[in-house]
Amino acid sequence: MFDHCLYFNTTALARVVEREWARAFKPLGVTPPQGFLLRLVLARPGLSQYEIADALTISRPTATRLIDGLQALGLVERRQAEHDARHWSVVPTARARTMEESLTAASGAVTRRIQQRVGKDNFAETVGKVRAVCSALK
Amino acid sequence: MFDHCLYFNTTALARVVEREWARAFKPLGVTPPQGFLLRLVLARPGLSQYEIADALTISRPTATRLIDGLQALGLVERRQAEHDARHWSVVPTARARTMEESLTAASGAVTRRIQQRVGKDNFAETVGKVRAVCSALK
DNA sequence: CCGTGATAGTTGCATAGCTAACCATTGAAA
DNA sequence: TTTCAATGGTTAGCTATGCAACTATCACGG
Repeated sequence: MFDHCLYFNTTALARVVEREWARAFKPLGVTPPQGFLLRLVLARPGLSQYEIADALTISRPTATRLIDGLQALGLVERRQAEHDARHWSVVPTARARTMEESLTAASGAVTRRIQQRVGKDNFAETVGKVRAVCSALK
Repeated sequence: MFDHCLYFNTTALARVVEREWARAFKPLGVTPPQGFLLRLVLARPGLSQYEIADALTISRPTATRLIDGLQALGLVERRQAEHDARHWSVVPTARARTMEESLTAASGAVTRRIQQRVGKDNFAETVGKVRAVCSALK
């Protein structure tokens, strides 16, 4: 009924894909949003929360809460930034470093699994189109 | 950083598009998920909740709660189904019928607005690809 | 008939996301 | 120097979503 609707199809796809990634990250004890935030912080330690929200295109309150969760899991720490007491830089803990490899491996595995099911070219083209539409609307 | 990730780009797009639709439906007093459920029920009155969940690709609990909300707004009613006391058929109220036209108009307007911003062909191709990937993964 | 498995719906619990409003700090302008 | 706007972060309150577990009903096989 809503075959040509961007909203309908995009949100439906987002739910399906989220479920796949949830399965992939479950053994690591993190949810997909937590996992992606953690991957970001592992790759670029010391980002401020504002920069994290920006990089992940989520709102600042959502970033605050995801970081709360990761902190409770002992995976990230907040550190007072040097020159501006408003900023906190977020850094991965040692425990997070030990997870880094399996996080990357799980991400690669689920991506390959999905690529296989939808076809590699189709996958890449879809991602490209989705990204383009997303930036056009931002 | 996650440029080629289906999860990342799809969920980001879903959030952006949801925001557009939320704006479009706000004057009508419904959220996008409520609005789509209502459009479905207006088009096919009498569907059971299971069929609604299926048509919208949401879980049954989510359907239950969306219908609760629409019922509280006086826009749908639950009726005992005739032959099976487990089923409830969901029908739009008279009040919902009076909204039907503006709901359709708002949907058309937001779609056209987005089409304009991303290009009509691009829009259609993206929706097509997203739908295809979604059904491949279901 | 009576159990037993399947099905429709709901409830409990948890996460993620948003906006609006707030607090604290900074920096610049009056 | 004081005020005031901007900025980073948090809190409050809301919706949507899912899974797991529950209730109620049905249908079929003994």
